[in-house]
Amino acid sequence: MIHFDPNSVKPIYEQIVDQFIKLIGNQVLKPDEQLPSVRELASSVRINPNTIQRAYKLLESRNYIYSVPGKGNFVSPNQTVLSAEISRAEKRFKNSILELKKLGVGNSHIVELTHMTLKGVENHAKNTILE
Amino acid sequence: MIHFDPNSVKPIYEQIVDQFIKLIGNQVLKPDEQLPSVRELASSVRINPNTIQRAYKLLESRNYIYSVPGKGNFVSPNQTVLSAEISRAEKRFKNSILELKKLGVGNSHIVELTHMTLKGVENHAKNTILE
DNA sequence: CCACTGTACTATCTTTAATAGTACGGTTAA
DNA sequence: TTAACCGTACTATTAAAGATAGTACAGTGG
Repeated sequence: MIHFDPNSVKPIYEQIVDQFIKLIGNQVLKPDEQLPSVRELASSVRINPNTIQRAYKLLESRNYIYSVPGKGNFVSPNQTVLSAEISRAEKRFKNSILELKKLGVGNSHIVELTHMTLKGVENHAKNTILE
Repeated sequence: MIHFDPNSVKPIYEQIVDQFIKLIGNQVLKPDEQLPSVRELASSVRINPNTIQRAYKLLESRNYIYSVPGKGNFVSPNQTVLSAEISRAEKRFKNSILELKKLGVGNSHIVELTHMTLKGVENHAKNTILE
């Protein structure tokens, strides 16, 4: 189920995180389903439990899973996962707008740029500096 | 003119980069003006020339300055600096839109979010500037 | 109580980042 | 051409951060 490449440039715990994110995203792991325990998964892939724990901790901090001490780790409700991702993405989006404004890019250009990007238009070779 | 704190968490070359960005942004250093040479600045702040070179290299990669081997480092033309910054910001902006789309956020919501954010900026400005 | 669960803390090892030292190549003017 | 500037490339050393492991402690439920 879970595997990793010890020779990868990517740290093991990240490889594990990536796989769980996919499994959760594809609903292979369903909301409130229990994940393998830290030790169980650790021994099945022959790695230190702490590395698994680190992966789980990261997944929890991103709201993919929630943990109940003494019981186990569980997949978060669907809405939780999505809304957490979206709110992070929205925050980045807002920040990028503020950045543009700070650089003197006019509102109309920002709106235009938004529409172009949504349409998938790549060529926007217009004057970006003047409003 | 240039200074740094060796005990800062921020690496020295970054501290130097930050200062030059400000000086260039404020037009204290004007387009095509020559920067102190790597060795000159290094000895004046008592640091290794290579650290200064690294700062200059970074400034060059971001188009704040351009270098002419054998001659020196010079402030880039104004438009170059601005447009480079803007194009980087635009790229981040576009990526953040694509991220939102990937998460299933609808176009109309993205447009709305854009307007809200732009509005928020204006409101803030109006509150701080007496009108 | 026992066998599970997660968690916190520290230690070690590896990798990366930051800085320094040295040597090389271009430019300019005498 | 030579001397005194300039940037640049390369390698070595040191400092900091990151990844993993080992061990011990705490909650849960039969």
